[in-house]
Amino acid sequence: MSVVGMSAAGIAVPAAGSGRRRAPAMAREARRRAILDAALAAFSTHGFAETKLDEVARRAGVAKGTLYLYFTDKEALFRALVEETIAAALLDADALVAGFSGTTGELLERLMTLLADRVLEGPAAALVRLMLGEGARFPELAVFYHGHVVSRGLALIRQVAQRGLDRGELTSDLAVRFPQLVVAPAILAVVWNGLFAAVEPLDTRALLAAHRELLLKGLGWRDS
Amino acid sequence: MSVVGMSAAGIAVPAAGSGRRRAPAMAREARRRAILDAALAAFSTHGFAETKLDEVARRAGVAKGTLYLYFTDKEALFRALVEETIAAALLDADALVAGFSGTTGELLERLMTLLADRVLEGPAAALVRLMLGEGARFPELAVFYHGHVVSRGLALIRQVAQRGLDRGELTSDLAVRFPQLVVAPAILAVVWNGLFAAVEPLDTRALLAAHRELLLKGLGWRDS
Amino acid sequence: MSVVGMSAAGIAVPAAGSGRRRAPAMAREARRRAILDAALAAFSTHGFAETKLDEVARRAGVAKGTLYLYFTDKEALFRALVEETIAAALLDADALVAGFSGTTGELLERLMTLLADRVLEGPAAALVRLMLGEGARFPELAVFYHGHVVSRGLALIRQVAQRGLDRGELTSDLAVRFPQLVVAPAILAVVWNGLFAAVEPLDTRALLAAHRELLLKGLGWRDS
Amino acid sequence: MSVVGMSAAGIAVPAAGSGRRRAPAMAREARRRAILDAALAAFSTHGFAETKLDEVARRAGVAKGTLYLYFTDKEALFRALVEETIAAALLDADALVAGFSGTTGELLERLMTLLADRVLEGPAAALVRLMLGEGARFPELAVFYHGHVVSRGLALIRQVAQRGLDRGELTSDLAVRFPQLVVAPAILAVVWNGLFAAVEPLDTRALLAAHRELLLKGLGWRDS
DNA sequence: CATGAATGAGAGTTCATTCAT
DNA sequence: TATGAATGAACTCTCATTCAT
Repeated sequence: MSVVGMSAAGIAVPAAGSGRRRAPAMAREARRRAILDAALAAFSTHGFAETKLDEVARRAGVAKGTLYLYFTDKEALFRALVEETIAAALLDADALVAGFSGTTGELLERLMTLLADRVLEGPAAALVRLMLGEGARFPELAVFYHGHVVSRGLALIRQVAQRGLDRGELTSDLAVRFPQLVVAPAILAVVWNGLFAAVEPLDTRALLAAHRELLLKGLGWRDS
Repeated sequence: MSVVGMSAAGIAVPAAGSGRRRAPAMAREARRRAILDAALAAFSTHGFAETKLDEVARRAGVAKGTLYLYFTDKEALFRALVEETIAAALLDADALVAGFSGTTGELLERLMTLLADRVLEGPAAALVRLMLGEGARFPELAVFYHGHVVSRGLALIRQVAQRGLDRGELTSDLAVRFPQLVVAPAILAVVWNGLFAAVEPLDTRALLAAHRELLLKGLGWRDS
Repeated sequence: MSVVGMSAAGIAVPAAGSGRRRAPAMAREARRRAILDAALAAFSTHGFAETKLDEVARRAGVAKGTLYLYFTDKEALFRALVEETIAAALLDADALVAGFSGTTGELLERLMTLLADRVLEGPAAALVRLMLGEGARFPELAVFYHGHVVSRGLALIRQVAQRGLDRGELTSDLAVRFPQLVVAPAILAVVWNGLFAAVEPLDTRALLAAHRELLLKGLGWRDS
Repeated sequence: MSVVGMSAAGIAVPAAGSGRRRAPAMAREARRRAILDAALAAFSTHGFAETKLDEVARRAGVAKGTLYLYFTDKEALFRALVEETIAAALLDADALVAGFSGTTGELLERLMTLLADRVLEGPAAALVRLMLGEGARFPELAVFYHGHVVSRGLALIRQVAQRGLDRGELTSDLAVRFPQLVVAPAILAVVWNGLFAAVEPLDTRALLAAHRELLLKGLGWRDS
């Protein structure tokens, strides 16, 4: 499965015979994707510093030098990986919130499911973990991540919480003031499964369900 | 300030000029501590792989070779750092819970303050962050950490939650079943401040206060 | 300006549209020349080892792979450059000496002017400098250079010196025995301008004029 | 034979027991010298770019990493080589001129012998050749070389020439105006032997003797 | 015990050369 | 024939580890 391009967004296929003999145009993108996939696997297994580009190249099925045709250097590869992979992650959540008409309790459940499906499992989880682990050493990346993922995610939560207040479904504004509290268990779950999966696996969905229950009650839910 | 030895145990200073040149038995321990302190500073700044032993030695005020008189290799130093530093962290919490006689709500507040003071700030936070970042690459260390810190911490929470249930102060057993929910915001705070302190600092104490409010309400608190 | 083909030989331009797509037989030669020109520029700027074939290709306006259709490898390109470019340099000098009827002093002046115009300035100087710098690493090339340029040049000088003796214009046979003494300042000038042009430029022509004066006097010139 | 420290200048030996246990102090210098010697051999054989540090290390009898304890990088090694080796070269010439009391013709002969002995043969010749070959790619080095060697050398020549004029031994001031003419044959000899030693060796001393003869006559020598 | 110079395996990166299109 | 993406050998430089002093 490819990491990038999760949304079925049609990538503009270059018009046939556009240039001189530009046939590979698509192969180029596929190869780039293969490299990013390989990089994700390698980086999330070994971390940035311990990942050898030899391994990335091998996994991607290309020669080591080929990496440099697509990315300036190891760091650029890492950055591209984080930036391009994470981008699409929040789109569906945005869409979900925008078009939702049920109760805020239901909306919360749907969002948590989305979160669990799309972020807490699969390659995205590895990326989040990577970000958590290496972020301190890549300040710009942390800034990017904050701007493109974190702040947008928190804004979304605030929006949902405000919706609940507006509709009289919630009575506490805690989630508006501290949206982090809503995602905290998800972060914990990612971290937990990154560290202790082998020792004591955590049932992420059960945890999130319990969290939702706690949250609704804590926020003064009433089935208006 | 020394990282280890948080308990104020007075370390016997060896009588000056004990032997000919035999470094006083205890100087060994002091030096070991200096190395661990230096290692904590270095590792939490740069991560495991990017930390040069040259820097650790310099910070500790010893020669590079000396490190090897105290630790087998870089990894052993890292392991010792995590293991020895974290040990004392939970002792006070244990003591607090054992000897507490107030309401569970108050106990919870005291525990959170303790958490904030001792784990979310200062060197321990760096260690937790280090564990989060590098843990995946040190499975044994994760096992150790789980056994000595995580499971003990969660047991403590379960104990407090059960106490609340037993005393009729809480009506929900969610915290008994998912004690992780109680610490999740603390984890989030550590991670946040590790990544985004410069972009958007998080008021950890306010967050934890809000969390406590949410938690008590969510767990069906009543001032019996 | 093309480096090679200093003689104004008109090269027959092939009739347009000779075949189907067969690049006109002469376009090949033009392209080869373009590559050699590009190579001269690159090699004399960066030296052999530091010259990237990428740059040569770009300067020549061809693809990198195309270079290999014209030259076996980088070294062959370098060799061809030296060999083909230097060839024509001595022809005019030969002609000048052969057809000269004035005094040997005048001949010497004409030769020096020729030398200054054709060797000490322009692309040829770059080539000579290249030969001086890289020659030690290309022994065969040094042999070639010696055979085709150096020994012929020295022979020419000997011939002129002998002419002066025969005509009674000179009394010393030093220049016959050590013709190198005659060109030494030219070599120095090339080297000097290659190294110190920016620090302390050398007036090549003034130097050569002084050298001629010294030389004539030193060789016992008399205006027979 | 060691390249550096040609003059018997006593290198300050560190006072015994100066520091804590600083024994190697001298070994350090010896090792540095070994590396410089190895570097000279390697660089003058293969040129800068083609010289592998592996070879330098092997020749010097040290590990590759050791090179970096003495020199920042390859370029620094090259620079140090040129700068330190060339330094002492002109000292004796200075001394010779300062303390000479014979005729200028004799002085010239002595200087040429000195030149032949010290610069045109042995390791210094390799260095000069190296400078000629690589100088264009190391502009700062060329500036250094000009300032420390070339301009001082030319000044010395001017001084000798002026001495000749003052004493009435010479009548032409050509050598004062163009001191380069005096050394040109030496440069030529270095170049020649670097390129054509195998094809047609040049008798440097005979060449210089002839040059001296030419020079004296050309400069209007008279045995005042 | 302590030192820090020395070691050398290993990694990222470059670039001459190849070859499918 | 021309292309230029792909290759991978080879290089410089780093740094954990060792060991003579």
